[in-house]
Amino acid sequence: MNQILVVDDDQELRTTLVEVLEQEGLQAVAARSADDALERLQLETFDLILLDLVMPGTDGMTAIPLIRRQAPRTRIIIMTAYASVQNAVQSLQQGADDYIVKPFKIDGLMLTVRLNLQKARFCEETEAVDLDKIFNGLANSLRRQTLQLLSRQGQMRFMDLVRALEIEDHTKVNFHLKTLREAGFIDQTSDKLYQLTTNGQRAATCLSYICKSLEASAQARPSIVP
Amino acid sequence: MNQILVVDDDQELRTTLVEVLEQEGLQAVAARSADDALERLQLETFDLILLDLVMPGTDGMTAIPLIRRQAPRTRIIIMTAYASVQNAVQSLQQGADDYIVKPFKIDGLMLTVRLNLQKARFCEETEAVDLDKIFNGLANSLRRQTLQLLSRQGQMRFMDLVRALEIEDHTKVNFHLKTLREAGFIDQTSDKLYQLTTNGQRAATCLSYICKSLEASAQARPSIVP
DNA sequence: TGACCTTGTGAAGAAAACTTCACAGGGGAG
DNA sequence: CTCCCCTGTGAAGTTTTCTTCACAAGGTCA
Repeated sequence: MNQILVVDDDQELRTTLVEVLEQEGLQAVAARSADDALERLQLETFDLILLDLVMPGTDGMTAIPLIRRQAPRTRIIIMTAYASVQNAVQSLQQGADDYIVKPFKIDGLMLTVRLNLQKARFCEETEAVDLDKIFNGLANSLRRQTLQLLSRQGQMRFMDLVRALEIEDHTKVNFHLKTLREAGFIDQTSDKLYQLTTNGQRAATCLSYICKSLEASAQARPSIVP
Repeated sequence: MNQILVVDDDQELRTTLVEVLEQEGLQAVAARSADDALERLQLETFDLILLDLVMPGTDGMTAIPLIRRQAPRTRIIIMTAYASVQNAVQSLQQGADDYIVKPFKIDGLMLTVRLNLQKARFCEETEAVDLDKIFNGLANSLRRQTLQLLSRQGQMRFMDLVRALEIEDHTKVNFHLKTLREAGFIDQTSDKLYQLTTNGQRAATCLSYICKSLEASAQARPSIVP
């Protein structure tokens, strides 16, 4: 069951939102201020918070990082009547996940809420399963090289791969290819060519992200060459 | 020297921006379209990209993830005349770093540019680490959770960490903390509080990169919501 | 003081990851 | 057909990583 917290100083809107959310089969409670919300967060956890930006006391913008600190995985959706691009940008930079402008249609709100709940669910799942796979795939240098090679070359034959990697014992490569195949990163065409799967491409992308960032920082501070 | 890329289909604005930036002592070049920019990115790297959202051909919004892929550490600032909250939110969700509304004052632009360059420099000033270390650090789910926790909380005491991770055997946590410490990802303050080192922060950043890219792919294929 | 919590260390064993070796079927060249 | 290369499997052994357990110094609170 999804637990939602509505934070708004407007009592009418607060109760309306809770009602609407409950009609949609979601569990919702309300808080009248950011401080109220923060107190509540100490007692229970929420999947999603609908947060008004303009409120007496601690305002929404200030509250975002405080909430994030208490509840790192909760999705935070900002609602505000005084929408500006600057506000939107700033609140996302502070750690909010989404932004919706008042007045909104119920359908629009529900779409946003549903979408964010779904993302949260996905994050939870991937945290447990996929990341282990990805990092296990990337933890080995030979496997990293393989992914990079396949990413660049597209498709490769087994022995070409072995030679490109400069490994004498081909069965060693075979072992790691098996690991990659079991992790769902590579597969083989009907004529035995190895290639990346979608997940493999994703892993390779992660890898290049990281390589590039290391490269960039190495470049930034050149060492003295003898 | 900071390398800046200006991407806009308006020729006049393009040259003006390049001139202004160069007057301020920054190196700037221009591209007339997103495709043009992407081609350029294959040849050289930039510290910052000023990207128009509305352009013929590939539009700015579409370009953001493509640029991110090529240049993960480059700051992307969106410029647009057709500013809307929704656009701002979406572009930041796609991976942009900041958002500025046309027409802008030169001072306002320069402030944004300077601020973002400064942030970028801050991110960069870390020494190169080898990939094996990073991936070894990230290969274990407990260590990942630890990095994320420390990244969010800043500093934590040992037992608080153990309880947050929900591990009964504290020596198990101790083992992994030792691993992380030996990998240079965490250290301890004089009063025994654990905290991330610079390299640890980088590893945590890598981790969040990957989580975000997974999240983005979740968004790409929304499933049916009950 | 005694009970209890915090913050460790080190050793032993279990589990996982990795390497090496022996072998084998299929296909092409001479 | 014979030789040799490509592509693989499986077992055995090695190394690394992870977990568990026993224990202990120091601090706190009653």
